[in-house]
Amino acid sequence: MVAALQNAVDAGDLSVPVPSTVTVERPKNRDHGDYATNVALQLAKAAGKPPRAVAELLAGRLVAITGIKQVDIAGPGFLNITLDAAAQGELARAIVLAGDEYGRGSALTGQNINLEFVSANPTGPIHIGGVRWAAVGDALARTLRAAGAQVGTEYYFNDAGAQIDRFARSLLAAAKGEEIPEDGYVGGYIENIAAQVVAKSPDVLSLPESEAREVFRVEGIALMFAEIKQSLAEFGVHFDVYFNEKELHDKGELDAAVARLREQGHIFEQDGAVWLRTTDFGDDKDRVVKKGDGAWTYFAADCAYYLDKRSRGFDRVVIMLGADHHGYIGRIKAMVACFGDDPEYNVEILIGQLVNLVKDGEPVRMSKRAGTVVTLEDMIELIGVDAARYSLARASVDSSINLDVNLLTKRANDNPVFYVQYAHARMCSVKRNAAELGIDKGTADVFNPGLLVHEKEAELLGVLGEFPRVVASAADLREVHRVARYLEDVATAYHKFYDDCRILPSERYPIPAELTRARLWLAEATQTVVANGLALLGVSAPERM
RNA sequence: GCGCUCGUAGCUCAACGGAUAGAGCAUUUGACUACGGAUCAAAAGGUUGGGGGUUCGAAUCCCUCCGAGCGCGCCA
Repeated sequence: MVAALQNAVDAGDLSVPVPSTVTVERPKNRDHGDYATNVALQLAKAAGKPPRAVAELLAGRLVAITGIKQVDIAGPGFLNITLDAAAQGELARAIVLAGDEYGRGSALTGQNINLEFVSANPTGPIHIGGVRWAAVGDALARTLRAAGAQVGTEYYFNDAGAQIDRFARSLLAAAKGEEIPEDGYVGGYIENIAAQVVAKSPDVLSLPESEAREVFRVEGIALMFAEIKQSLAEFGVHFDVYFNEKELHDKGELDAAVARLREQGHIFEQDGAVWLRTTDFGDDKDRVVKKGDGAWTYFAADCAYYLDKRSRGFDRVVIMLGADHHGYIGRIKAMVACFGDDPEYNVEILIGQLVNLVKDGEPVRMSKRAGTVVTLEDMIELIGVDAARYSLARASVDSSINLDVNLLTKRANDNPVFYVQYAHARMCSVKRNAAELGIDKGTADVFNPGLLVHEKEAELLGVLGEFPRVVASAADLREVHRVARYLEDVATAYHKFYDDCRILPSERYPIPAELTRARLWLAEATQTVVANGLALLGVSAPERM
């Protein structure tokens, strides 16, 4: 497309700057060809010609390209391109031969991205908000890698401070059979962990209060973290690094970070505290990094942590946070700018809206401190890993989602994940049946792409061809739900094809052997795309269901 | 009060500024010895919260009002 445009300019037909990329998309309406572009509309003004005149110039050059059957001009000046069948059918061969590699690309090659998500402190099980990030963050990591980026995933936590103290006191109270403190944590897991600590150290309750609390703190954190990691593993989520805030303090990185900020001229002292002048870069107010009593703030650790990531070679730091943390965007961007980095490039903060659980039409209140929390383990038990991951990954994180407990538990079949997985299982089934009949798709050189001329075959091929672009844009926009939505389109196109185009011959439906082979290639190409796409989401592609 | 995010079919959610706003579920009607019907075909369902503006073209960008959620500590 760009080449055709360049030719037109070179030949003097058009005088416009040639854009580096031209948007070509698959039109929603099949009457608009296999591919369409609005380039003529966009260049019309610069060219000083009516859009349709620009379109005519380009159309003439496009039809000359091999594989393009027809070019139409529609509406205000859209170019609708139709490919010939053999050119489209070739795609099936290319996909099958590429296998696992199909869809992978180099859009983000050269970028070294640090992706931080979940980052829940070990004071309780991962609750549903964290589950959303586990599903989306892990899928995003896979998708970024597929687009060529180098990615390090990271879970940040701290195991000191007031939150953890409350946790330890709650455990102690539970072990003693006393009432949980007013501001403590309640829930079955507290009882459970307290009992485990007592079982491990039977004499803990006879220790002085402060010593006992320390035992519960240390042992409790260890048990809680083991539980968290266990559920994440069951969920198929792996982190390259679990980063403890303590490490920053131990290595003196907070001092180093503040010294660096001071060099940059953004540190000042006031009212006995040390501040970072984040208002220089658009934050609402300046931020304290060291309190009047000499203690560091959490924000100071954030600064040090950012610098630590950068020093480990990551040029893009992506942090995924819940909607209740959106207030941090301003100060983090400003902090990055204070370091002299580019807040538009070096840091990126993704905000995920809430996940609401609805049961019997009533919202289920979620809180780590309530006994009725829905945790990662609950989700796995109730609806399974695949359905949970898929239903969380298929929605944009920009929109809050309502998951109906009754629907997910009783009506699991309604979930689109089954629709996609079923398509995959169906293809596997056809392959099994083919094998029983002694039929094979044959080698690549006997595949005849020109036979795939049915409307549903053309549609399916067109959708399959989109996959690499879907992966690239999902990675670039950090929107993995595009992958899920795309897979639903693939499944639909496959089911329609399956319905209209019989693959295997039977007594009632004789099919020429060559056509059977061609369709087996197409089915296998589809299976490859579905399997590769589900893998990006961390969802299984079952051979039977 | 200030700020952030959002408002799309009855419900749950889509739609790089593009053509007639799309899927699934629910509802209605067909395909039923079927390469697994967990599917397909069709119908119905919308003034994209309201109102202005920007342009060839707006659910999308800008302004304003209404409504929802969440933030505005020398807490973590």
